[in-house]
Amino acid sequence: MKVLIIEDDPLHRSYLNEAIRAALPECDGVLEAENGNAGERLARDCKSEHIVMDLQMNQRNGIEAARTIWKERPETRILFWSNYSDEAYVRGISRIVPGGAVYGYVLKSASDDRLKLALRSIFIESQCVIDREVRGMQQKSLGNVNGFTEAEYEILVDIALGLTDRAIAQRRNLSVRSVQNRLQQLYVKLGVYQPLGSQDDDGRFNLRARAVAVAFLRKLLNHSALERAEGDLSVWLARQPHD
Amino acid sequence: MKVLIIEDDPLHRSYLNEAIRAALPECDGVLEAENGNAGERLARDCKSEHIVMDLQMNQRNGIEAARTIWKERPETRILFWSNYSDEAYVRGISRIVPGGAVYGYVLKSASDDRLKLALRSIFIESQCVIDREVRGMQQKSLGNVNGFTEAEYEILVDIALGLTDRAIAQRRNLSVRSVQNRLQQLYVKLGVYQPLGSQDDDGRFNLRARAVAVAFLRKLLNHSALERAEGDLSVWLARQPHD
DNA sequence: TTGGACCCTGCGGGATCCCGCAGAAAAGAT
DNA sequence: ATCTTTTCTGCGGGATCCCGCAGGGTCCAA
Repeated sequence: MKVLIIEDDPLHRSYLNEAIRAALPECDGVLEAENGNAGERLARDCKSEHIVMDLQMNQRNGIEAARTIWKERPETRILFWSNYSDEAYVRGISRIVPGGAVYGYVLKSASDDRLKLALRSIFIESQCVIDREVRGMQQKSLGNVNGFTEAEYEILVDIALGLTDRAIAQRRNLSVRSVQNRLQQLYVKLGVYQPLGSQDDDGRFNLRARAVAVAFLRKLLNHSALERAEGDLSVWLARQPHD
Repeated sequence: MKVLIIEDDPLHRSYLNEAIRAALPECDGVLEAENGNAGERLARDCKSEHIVMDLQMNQRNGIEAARTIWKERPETRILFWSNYSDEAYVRGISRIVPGGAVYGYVLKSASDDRLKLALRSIFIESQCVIDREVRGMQQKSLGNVNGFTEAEYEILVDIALGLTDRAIAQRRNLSVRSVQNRLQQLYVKLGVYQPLGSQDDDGRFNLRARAVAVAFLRKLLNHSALERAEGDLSVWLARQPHD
């Protein structure tokens, strides 16, 4: 059994390496990659099916890497080991995990033992391990209470990219009015909407821009999510006939 | 001489601790704090004038901490030790460094020796040390070529927060039209402006939202900058009479 | 079949944004 | 002091956004 580490921080990399050797005596080889690109390549060449990776790397972030790796070999087991539990990450992952795949998500702030336990659970016992903090996120995020629909999230990303109502309508096959409906819905859920009577700070905020701001502040969006979305957008734009 | 470490990652903290003891034999005490708040408190209580800190921490980010520390004791020497050289960070720091203060900025990806050298330069020789990559950023950022004026950056932040033209005008003591002028200028510099003739993809983008998007993608803005700005904004809002 | 809950859609209007035009004020340059 | 450059400001209009209102679909339960 071989394990692949994808992590750009040398200190964390060597720490992981040690943890893996200690937790998995049956492991007979640890490979290391320091960014998403190298990681994808190594995973392909070495047919590694046990991966531990960071999200948030310079060259190519973890979610991108995971997506292509899982696309090529869906039964790969991946443990995400990250500093943060941004909703953007959690949502990004749940978007790309193949049906029935085994994966895990543990925070770097977790204890030594938790990490080792997670390694064994995922790679040996074939059991998913999600940090409770992340788990909480996930439930709040996907549950209806204060959670965002796929449609709402989608339109949030679209305005964050700077698309107009019309462009969004084209892209999502909707009428302009429907797009605006969804926007209103989004504004309400983000707590940005002023029900018309509040003299308090009426007219101070541009709802569209404000929605993006609070989404970022709440970590519903982050840099890597935006980058990913920008990539998708440019693909769509290229396929689009002018007008 | 005592040195204070402010860094939320335990691995990096202990690595720093070792590096400091090795590089500075004249150092007779190393304190550690794991977030900005604790760091500020320790700096105040122990009158520590030699600090190494990370930017990007959970509780309270490095720039905030540095600002209050420098406000209380401007001659404090701070070495920023960070993963990234986002323009947002560089600009944020150059905004708050007191005149003539000694400070440094080295990336975590730098070699052992570079870090130790920087420690000696700053704490012993009273000499600023800025990583060359960061230096590059700084020049591009402050030089006129493709660099952003204080005014332009300010208005970028304002629209990123979701303020309307009118609110920005109030806040910055300008007419609405002037605000719009600055916005146009910003759009041009961000490469977002369409000179009216381009049938190419006219009307696809909402300039205001698009500007924010590309600013994020270029790391001209990041989460911590937005958080900081949001804080300032709420202070201003509280002082504002309704209407 | 009827009724209700939900989403999509068109219409219309007020508010906001984007920006060309042109004069006034401020800051430098010669 | 005069000229130049830059910035600020008002005016005006077209495009966009925000959203209430109302009609038309789909789906599910009664």
